[in-house]
Amino acid sequence: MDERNSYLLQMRAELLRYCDIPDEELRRNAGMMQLLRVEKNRYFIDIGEVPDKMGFIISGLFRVFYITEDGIDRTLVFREKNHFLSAFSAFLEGTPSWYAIQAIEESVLLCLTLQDYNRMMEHNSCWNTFVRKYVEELFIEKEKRERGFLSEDAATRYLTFLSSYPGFEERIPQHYIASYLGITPVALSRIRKKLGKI
Amino acid sequence: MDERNSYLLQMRAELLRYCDIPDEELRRNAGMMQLLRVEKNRYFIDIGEVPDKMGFIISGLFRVFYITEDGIDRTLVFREKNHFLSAFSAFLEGTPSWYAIQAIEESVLLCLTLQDYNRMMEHNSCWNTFVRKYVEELFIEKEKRERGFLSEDAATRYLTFLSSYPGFEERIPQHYIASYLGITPVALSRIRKKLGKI
DNA sequence: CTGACACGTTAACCTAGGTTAACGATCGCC
DNA sequence: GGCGATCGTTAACCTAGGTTAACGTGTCAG
Repeated sequence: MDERNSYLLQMRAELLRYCDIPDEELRRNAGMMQLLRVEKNRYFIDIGEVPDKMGFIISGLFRVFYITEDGIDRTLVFREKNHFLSAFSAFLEGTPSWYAIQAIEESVLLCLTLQDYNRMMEHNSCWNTFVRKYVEELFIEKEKRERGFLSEDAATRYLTFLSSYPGFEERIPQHYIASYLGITPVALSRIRKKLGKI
Repeated sequence: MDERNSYLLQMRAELLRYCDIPDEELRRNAGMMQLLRVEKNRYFIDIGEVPDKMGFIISGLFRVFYITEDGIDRTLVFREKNHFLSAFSAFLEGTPSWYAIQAIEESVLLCLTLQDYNRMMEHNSCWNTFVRKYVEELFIEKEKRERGFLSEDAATRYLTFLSSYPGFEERIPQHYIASYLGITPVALSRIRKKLGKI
C-alpha cells in the first residue's frame, strides 16, 4: 500500500476545504511534505524552541500547553487528525515558542519546513489565501474561547468542551482537561460528580 | 485644510506597516473609503446586525462587547485610532454579529463596504497578504488574552490592562474596564483599593 | 436650583473554586 | 509477583470574587 500517498490525499482534501489550489501547486507542495511519527508524550515542539516546521495531523492527538509562573500546566487547545499544527506566531516570526506541543497519543504528521513554507507563499498567492482563511478560523475559535472565560463558569465550560470535542473525553486524561478549562483536577472531579447526579 | 486627505494618509501609513501595497492600489482604495462620524455612546455595529462595513479609526475610542445570557455586559476589546474595526467573522460570512461596537468617545472613521472589500481582494493579491498579516496579529492578541484568563487573577489582569493600554484608564469608565476583565465593578473597586495601598 | 440618574465606593454576606492531604485504582517495571 | 508512580476521588478548610444594598458624588434636564 502507498501509505504516504493516502496521507497526501487526506491533506489535500482538507486544503481544498479552504480555497481552490491548482493541481500544479498541490503537486509541488506534496514534494515538500515529510512524514513524522511522534510517540505518546513526546513533544512536536518544546517551550523555548524556535520552531522550524509546521505539521498536518494524519492521526493521533496533541495538546498545546505552557507552564505558568507558579509552575502550573495550562492547555490552550487540543488538536486531532485533519488539523494543522504549529507554534504559529513563533514559527512565522522566528522567535522561541512560549508553549509546547505534545502528543497525547502516538501520532503521525506531514511536516513542512519554514523554508519550504516561505517558498510556497512566494510561488503562488493561492497559499496566501489559504493561510488567511485558516487564520481567520483560528481567530474565530479563540473568540469563542474568550467568550467562555468571560461569561461561563467552569461547569458550563466543561459541558461546552464535551459537546465541541465529542470523543475527546475518553482520549484525554482528566487533569489535561482541567488544565484546558483553567481549573484544578480536584475542581473538575467535583464538577463531574455534581453533573453526574442530575 | 484637506481633512479627508490627511485621514487617507494616516490610514496609508498603517497599511504599509503590514506589507507593500502598490501606489495604484492605494489610490483605488482611497476612492472607496467613506468618512463616518460616530457620536459618543452610539453604535458602529449593533448586536444582531449583519455588518456591511469595516472601518479604520482616525480618532476616538470604541469598545466591542456583548450581553451574556444573564444580561451582563462583557467587553472583548477596546480600540482607538489607527486600528481597524469590524465584527470580523460576521462581516466576512454575512451573518448577524453576536457583539456590538460602541463609541466611548466621539469618533471618526474611514469606512469600506463589504462589496468594495471583496472587489479589492479580487483585484490585487496584496490585499490578501495584508489581511492575512492583520488577522495573524489579531490572533496573537487573543492568545495573550487567553493566557491571561488561564493563569492570572483579576488584579494581575488589571495591571496587564494598564500597561498594555496606557492612557485608557482615564478615558474608559471603570465599569467597562471591569466588563473587559471579566469581573464586577465592585470587585474592580476592591482591587484598585488594595493596589493603591501598596 | 433641584431632582433624577449614572457612577464609584464600601460593607456584609455568600459561593465557586483553590489548597492540602488522604485513600484507592491502575499501570508499568524490576 | 510486588513496588512505585501516576491518576482520579473525596473531604476539610481557605480565599477571590459575586451579590446586594447603602451611601456619596457629579452631571444634566427641567
